[in-house]
Amino acid sequence: MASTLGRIADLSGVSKSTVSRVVNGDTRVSPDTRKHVLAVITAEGYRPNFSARGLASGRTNILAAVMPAAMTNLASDPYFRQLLLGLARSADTHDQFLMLSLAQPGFKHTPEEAIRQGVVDGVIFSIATFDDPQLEPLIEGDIPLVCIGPVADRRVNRVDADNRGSSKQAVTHLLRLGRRRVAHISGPSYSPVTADRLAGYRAALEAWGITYDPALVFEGDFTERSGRSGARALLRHNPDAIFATNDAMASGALTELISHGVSVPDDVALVGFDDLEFAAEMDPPLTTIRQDPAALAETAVELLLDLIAEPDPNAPPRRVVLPTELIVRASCGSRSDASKRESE
Amino acid sequence: MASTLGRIADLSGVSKSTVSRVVNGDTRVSPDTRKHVLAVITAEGYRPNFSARGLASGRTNILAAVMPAAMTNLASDPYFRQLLLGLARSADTHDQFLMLSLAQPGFKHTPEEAIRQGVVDGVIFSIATFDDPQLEPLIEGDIPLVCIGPVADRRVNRVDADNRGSSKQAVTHLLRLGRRRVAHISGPSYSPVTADRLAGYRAALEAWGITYDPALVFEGDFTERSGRSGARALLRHNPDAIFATNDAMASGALTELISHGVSVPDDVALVGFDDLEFAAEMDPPLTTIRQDPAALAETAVELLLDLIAEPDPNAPPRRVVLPTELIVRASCGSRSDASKRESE
DNA sequence: TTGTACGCGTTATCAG
DNA sequence: CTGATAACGCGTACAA
Repeated sequence: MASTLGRIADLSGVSKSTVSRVVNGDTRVSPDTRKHVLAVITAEGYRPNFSARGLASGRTNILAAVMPAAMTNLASDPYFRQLLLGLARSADTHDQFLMLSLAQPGFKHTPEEAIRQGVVDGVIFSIATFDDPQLEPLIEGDIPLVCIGPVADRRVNRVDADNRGSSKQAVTHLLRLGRRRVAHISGPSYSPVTADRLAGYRAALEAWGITYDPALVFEGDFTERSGRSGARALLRHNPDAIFATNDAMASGALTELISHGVSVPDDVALVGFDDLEFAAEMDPPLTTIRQDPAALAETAVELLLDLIAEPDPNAPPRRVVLPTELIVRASCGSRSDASKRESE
Repeated sequence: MASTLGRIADLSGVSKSTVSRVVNGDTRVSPDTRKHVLAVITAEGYRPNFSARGLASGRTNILAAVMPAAMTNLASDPYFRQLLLGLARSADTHDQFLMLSLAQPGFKHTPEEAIRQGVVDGVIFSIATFDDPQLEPLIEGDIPLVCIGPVADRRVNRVDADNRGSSKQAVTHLLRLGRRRVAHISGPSYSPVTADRLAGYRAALEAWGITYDPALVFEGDFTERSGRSGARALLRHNPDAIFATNDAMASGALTELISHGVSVPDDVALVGFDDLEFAAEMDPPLTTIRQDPAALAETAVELLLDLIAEPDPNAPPRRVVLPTELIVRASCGSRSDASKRESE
């Protein structure tokens, strides 16, 4: 049914090798034959067979994307969606297919299996827990692997946003504006970013000689809902600012603050994280930290393709930290009128 | 490096065919040799090569899952997440890999390409728009294809929840309880479920001889946020009930109603769709329609594997409609004390 | 129950 | 610049 290399060769009166060269963009083909072969290929609607290619070349051009199955829990966090979309786009740009692997206990088709069977060339791991057990076999197996986000294991190649630095920057901004009781609505403890952002919060306080008060930290779960609960709980301890670890929770907190007659930013300043679309539309507009999941994805794909192209078991782990931006709007009580960016 | 069939054969002193039979669970192998070969396989950590297998057998055991790129817009709708998780699980159960294809204009690696190159054996299409242009080439190409959700094209195999019937049932339930001004917060018009659920709403009204009033319908976008806007807008037209097309919007509506001093269910009854976890925790607990995305996924995978196993260009399109359940809780103003299910 | 031999559609090596 | 030819690792008739 579908034509093959050989058939194209016969039809165009050249050898299979030549057709192969044309297909793969090898320069050592005369313009004329190339043009002719190309015409036949188009006419036949020929596509090289994936499996045959994989068998001969040892590569499938499929990348595995491992996403946390707990994605289900991260209901209102669009981070993973954007990340996934970014991975899909970057993979496509680099002529790779994307195989999705939802890390679930009990699954047979783990990323490790996919590698061992030669289904995928490499793995991009986006963890939901700081210390994922699925990671170990991949590291041990000396497999092309890139992690996105904070990871416990130091042997791993990783791409990450500057969670700690940007959080410190945001809180410092609040302190500079005169706030002294800065509260924090953190992420769930199992989430890898939680620790880094909390650390940034604490580092800022410490730099200003302010004692860390656990009562001013509420552990949320990334949902707007939990942002409301957080604000309600924190109000009992009279904060004059709240740094929420994502925009959804900041939005929830704002709703709750307003319903309690608390003015933002006059009584309580508010800062989020993510810079989702609605952040600028909030009333008051939300000061927040912009990260770029698509850039994380792109960087991860490129790093992984590097590793696949030049495997080196002894290469030291590579690490890329992507910058973030503090987007200053009205909710933090900045004197500035218009929205302003303060680069990291 | 990695051992091959041949190596295992040599090591166990049998032929490659025998090893192949053992690997593939062929019965025509003596228990003794099977046991022996199995031992060698385990010792060597042997895994059959994916590409070689695909080349020889003509099948890759990879299924393509096409999800709407617009997933980005469906921010707080966990439906796609659950669906994706269900697909991952079902694929794993049936020994299939799952290739993710985010339908994006301009992508080179479309599902059609994946099929033509022999990367995947079949396609599961979960559309975001009722009439997706990506579908046409797949249908024309006579490719193993299953759609999840409402689809315009009648030639396609599909698996779907009973959106229309369950919506009609929910609204009928409200009418039976004496409500007469039942409003509807619908989904966005591009979403395939919107039309079906709206049709169910209208059908219920019609059956009770109530004239359809467009002013009582608000088009939301599945977010809690838009549920709040919807309730605010609808309140101007004095509804005594609101049927929201998903739980997130119902939750938003509830928040808004309460903040306006409107009692639920006394003044306005409320019904959602999805039965997400928080529905039962709401105050009052939300009456809603339970659908089962995991079941949709499972059914779709099985149907697709059927089509792959027995391809028949002339087979009529198959259609499976999965039942839903109306979960009656307090928000609809039912007299019943406890939560109660009314099967479809 | 077991083994032999060939084919699947490419890529890659080596001559020419 | 072009063409034979040999892998690549496995499945599968066919033969034994």
